Amino acid sequence: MPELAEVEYYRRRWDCALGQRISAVAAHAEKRVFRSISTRRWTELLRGSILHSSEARGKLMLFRLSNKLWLGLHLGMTGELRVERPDFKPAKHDHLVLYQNARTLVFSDPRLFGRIRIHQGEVAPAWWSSLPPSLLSKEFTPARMAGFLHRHRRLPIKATLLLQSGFPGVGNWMADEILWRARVHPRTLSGALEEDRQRILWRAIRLVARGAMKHISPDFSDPPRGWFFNERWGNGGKCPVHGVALARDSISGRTTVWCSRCQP
DNA sequence: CATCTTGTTACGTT
DNA sequence: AAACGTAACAAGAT
Repeated sequence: MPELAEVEYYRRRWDCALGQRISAVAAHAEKRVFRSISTRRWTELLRGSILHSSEARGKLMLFRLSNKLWLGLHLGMTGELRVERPDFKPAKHDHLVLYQNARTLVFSDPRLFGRIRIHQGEVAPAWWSSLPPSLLSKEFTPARMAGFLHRHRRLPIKATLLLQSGFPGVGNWMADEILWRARVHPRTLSGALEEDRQRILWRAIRLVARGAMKHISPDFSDPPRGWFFNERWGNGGKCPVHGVALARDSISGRTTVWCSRCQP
């Protein structure tokens, strides 16, 4: 589920725990979500550490702790963060559980596509520092986007939008929302977009990213009426502009929904 | 039972 | 060498 704004929503859920010590750790250490962790004893490192702050970039989250510890989280397809009572007992999919005096922090992920990383050092880990600029930052410019589209000029634009190295945080529904607003057919090759169409696409990316952050991150509400988002799941979706039945097909292995009238 | 899934990555091919 | 297509990962929903 989690794309840009949903990741931000889950990150904020643990805000209540900042400044507080982790008193105990429970983990399903053999699960795939821990595949990036090399050190044994990592649960001992976390136990006793204080959770200082957190940040989300794209679909990744980084938590800074005392003792020069950093906790990286990716929610994959089905991951989520929750806050439970102090006496919480982990269930089947609750793979990382951090106990504090007043609450319990839970990372759960049924499909195990998520990823948990631990890093120890003065500064944030390299995988974090080398992330591409956020879609809402000054560094995400039309020129940068143009270069990325050119590098992937033989790839359908739908697939290019899903590349996290160019469009961090964009997932399947955001990509469809962006293309519908930019009136670009999802199969269009990335290199075939004229400069003016690229500019429209860039603006749609900013609008969708900003709107998603505004409407979804505070409380996981759906975007307002008129968003493509509200029509693209299940069959029977209608274009918010024309009421025309939406087209649906698999593009680069991902289900894609579009309006054949808006996006010729 | 078959098919689907809001994500990434390994691997073989172009 | 870089980019591309596809299968694989895993488990639940329909």
